[in-house]
Amino acid sequence: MSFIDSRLAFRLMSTSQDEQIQQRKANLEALTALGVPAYPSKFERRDTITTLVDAHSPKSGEALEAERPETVTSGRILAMRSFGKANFLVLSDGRSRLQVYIRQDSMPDLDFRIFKHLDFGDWVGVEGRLFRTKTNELTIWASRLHFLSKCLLPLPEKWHGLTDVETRYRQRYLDLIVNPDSRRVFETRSKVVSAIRSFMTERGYLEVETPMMQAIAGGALARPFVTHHNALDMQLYLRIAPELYLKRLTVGGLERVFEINRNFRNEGISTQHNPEFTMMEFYQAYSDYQDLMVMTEELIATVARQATGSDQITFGDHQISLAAPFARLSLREGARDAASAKLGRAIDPQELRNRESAAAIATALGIEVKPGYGAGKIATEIFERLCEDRLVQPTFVYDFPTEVSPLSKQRPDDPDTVERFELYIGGFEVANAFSELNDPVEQRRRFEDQLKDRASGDLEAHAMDEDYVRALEYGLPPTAGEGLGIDRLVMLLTNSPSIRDVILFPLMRRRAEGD
RNA sequence: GGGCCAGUAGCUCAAUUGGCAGAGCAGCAGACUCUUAAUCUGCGGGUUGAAGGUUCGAUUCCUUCCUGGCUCACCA
Repeated sequence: MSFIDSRLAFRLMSTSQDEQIQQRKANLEALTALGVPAYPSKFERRDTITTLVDAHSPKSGEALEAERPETVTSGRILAMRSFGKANFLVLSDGRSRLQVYIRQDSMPDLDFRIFKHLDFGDWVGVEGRLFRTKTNELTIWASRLHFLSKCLLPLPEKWHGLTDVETRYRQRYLDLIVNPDSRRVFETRSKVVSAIRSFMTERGYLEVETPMMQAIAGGALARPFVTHHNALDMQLYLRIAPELYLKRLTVGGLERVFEINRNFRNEGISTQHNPEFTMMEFYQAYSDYQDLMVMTEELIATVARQATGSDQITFGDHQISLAAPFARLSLREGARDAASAKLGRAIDPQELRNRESAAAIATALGIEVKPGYGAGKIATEIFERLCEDRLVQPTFVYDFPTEVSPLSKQRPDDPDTVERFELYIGGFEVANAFSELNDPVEQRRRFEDQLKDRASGDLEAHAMDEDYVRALEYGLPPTAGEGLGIDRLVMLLTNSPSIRDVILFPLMRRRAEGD
């Protein structure tokens, strides 16, 4: 440790913590003095704690006495209780916990001396047989004890655990050690991803990976992160969406593709937004947005059942049914009904189609109308402001204004409206889908509209992507596509109020020193 | 970025109008042959987020800053 490091350590560490570290180091040195390797390279365990608990929990004490099952297992010490000659450890493999009974006359002298130098948090291996104590607790009667690794820092307390959210996010390993619920959230997240993956592959979708670093950040309306490639001396963006690449693949004849991966958007952070977040995006030829509504209902309900065992969930104060079918609500009708109720007068559908009257309604509702807003954008603003957080039960909001959907196909009977829906659950957006615009001439016109917004200062407006237009010129079959927010779906399925609770290492501000 | 709230021992939390900074768990020493938040006895542990200010005296009041939470704005 350098001079500067030790000064830093001195400043960051209180005496209490430093004392406990010194005591733990002393225990490690005592083990070394006994000839015990401080950090052995391997331990051959026969069973995990979880398999032991699962296999033997149903058995009575008598049954275990008859069977006398032997095991070799390992874990982290989460509790120690000593009674002179009778000692107990609680071992955890991260998922399950199992008690170990330690007594001097049941194991080699060296092993018992190892036990004397163990600390709360150490990793150990145990050999022994399973039995039940007088209080009927499934326990390993240890015949051997092996030291595996040291915990040098004091762990959070066993009863209250770790509740400080900042520490839970910054030092997720501590959260996982002491909060079993946190572990469960991430196990559910893993199940959600595998359930989605099998749902898609079973239906003939090909899983692909497209660039995370893109010269043009397209496929969504958002501000990107900027980076740089040295050898090519090239400015690159972290992708805000994989959309344009996935549709290029559909042009190339991959009729059903999906990708589960990260998107990066350089925007605000909130309980529903992390700068990097995970989306499943998929495209399927010969389909439209109506087909995707049906498929999405099935997907959500199936994934919920596979990941949580039920399609009925509790989210905050709400009971939500994820069973199909979901409600359907036209965006303009929703906006009109909500505005009518709020303003106390019946609004005619045409009023939201006309910029002047729509702007008047928005202003009456206290919603700001910026100069660039057309009637479609205004209607969308009204909807988001008045309706969005009321959509707790799954609801498909459909028929978006063309103005806010530069990549979606127009309805044949209504060029101001596109064939698009967003799925809302729990008051926030979970999915966004549309019939893909495949007319290259119209796509170029939409990009040019976006360029005008860009020129007038809209940093989120879409850039021109000549190669994407060229791909469309080769011909994209009728195709529908969708993006599904994995983090938000996991929030719903784990009853997590913040997106940070379902991301292992959410982005945090850098601390000045140390952690 | 705005508003509100919070930061005290390793962890979870107290501290009266501004008057000696405490408890439980964890740690250390000891007792104890089946406990499970074990119990009992004793002990150690603090730059009260940081810097300044007011005051005889600041965890407490004021200012600025740091970090986090909620919320609004933006967004998915």
